[in-house]
Amino acid sequence: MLTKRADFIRASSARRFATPGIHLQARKRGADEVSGMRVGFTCSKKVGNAVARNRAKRRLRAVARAVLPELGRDGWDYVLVGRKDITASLPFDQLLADMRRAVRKVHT
RNA sequence: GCGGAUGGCUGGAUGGCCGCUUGGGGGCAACCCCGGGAGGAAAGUCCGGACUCCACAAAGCACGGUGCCGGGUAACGCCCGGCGGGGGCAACCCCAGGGAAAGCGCCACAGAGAACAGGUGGCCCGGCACGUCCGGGUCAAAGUGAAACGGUGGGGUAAGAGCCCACCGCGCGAGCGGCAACGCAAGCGGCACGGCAAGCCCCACCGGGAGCAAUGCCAAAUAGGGACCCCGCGCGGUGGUGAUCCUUUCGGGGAUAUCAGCCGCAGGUUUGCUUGAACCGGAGGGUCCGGGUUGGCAGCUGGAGGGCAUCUGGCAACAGAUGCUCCAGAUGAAUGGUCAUCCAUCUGUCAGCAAUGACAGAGGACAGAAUCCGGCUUACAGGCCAUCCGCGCAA
Repeated sequence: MLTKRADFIRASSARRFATPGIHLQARKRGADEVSGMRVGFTCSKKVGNAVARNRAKRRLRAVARAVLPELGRDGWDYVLVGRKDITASLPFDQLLADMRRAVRKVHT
């Protein structure tokens, strides 16, 4: 789990890919940093009020849990960014498809 | 049945699969088992408290708040009951509701005139320079305005006028009722005293400041910086507290060392000297500022506790007693993700006179705890209950 603001900023300035439901930002960490896969979630106030932000974040968490164990790579940071209305309302299957597409795209 | 008024409740349900967090238990460990896990507003952060730290003799001033009366409460700007005023046929609702003879200020526009006097017009009397005149008395009609010299009728008069009278209004009000706000009111007064205090103000009462990012403990790491003060430091004097010793006529006197205070003198360098000025000495202590880190644990959920039931006191708010129950503790922040069925809701099509039924689709009010309570305010799809009022119908 990512917790430091600096990690988020570094990830956002690295590789990124946008789909209707998800913005994905990712970064391959340097060899001197900690190992393992890390993931973080961002839902700014643009997404909506507290209820809308929490719901978007929880769906992003569910998507990450479903996709990253099969497609994610060791030594990478992934940041999932929620979008207004769409992240909370898109059918779950499409959200999963978006995530898979985004992860593959970001690795190449 | 229709239309209202008031108070309260609810805020989708069930199941499958995959997860999160917390308490307890087990296990060397991976992990496993059992239990708990958002709201009525968790919201706005507007009041009041608990709690923590800082400050503090008291009082006064200043500043801020509150503002009919009584009660409730830990407290409140909250709640309950009452009073007064206003609205409604009514149930009921609304009120920033102390003081305007303490003082200052304001009262726009309109209007002759806005607070105390003045005079647009009318009426009457007098004057002669007979006029669109002057002086005096007087009305409060028209018109303006949120507000205009009490109203109506009669008497009276030069014309008039509370000048006088009746009724109404207004003011004062003995007395009576009420804990009080206030109410009732004999009688008196010919009427004087306009409004605004959410303009200043006066009066009464209340109020230290900051907040859980409070505060305490532990660990790590950077810097080792700046400013001010003390000390470094001795000698002399002064006067004082206590200690020890000696002495005493018991009041006291003397000696010794020590300690805090005050006063004076006292170091070095620079310029030939003096005065003077400037500068310097460094191991330590204190205060403040700056820089860095912003981790872990405690605070942290048991509290004026909540909920349910019964009883007692009270019109009520509420208080008391007994029994049962325990009800979130996250920290990039858990309390969920997804699928299916049902439940209401809406839309479309079809069938039917209609109630309604079938199929398809949409979509589930406001909204997410962050130290904890009591309130207020604001948001809220739909549904349900109770009491009351008006109208209609029936008996």
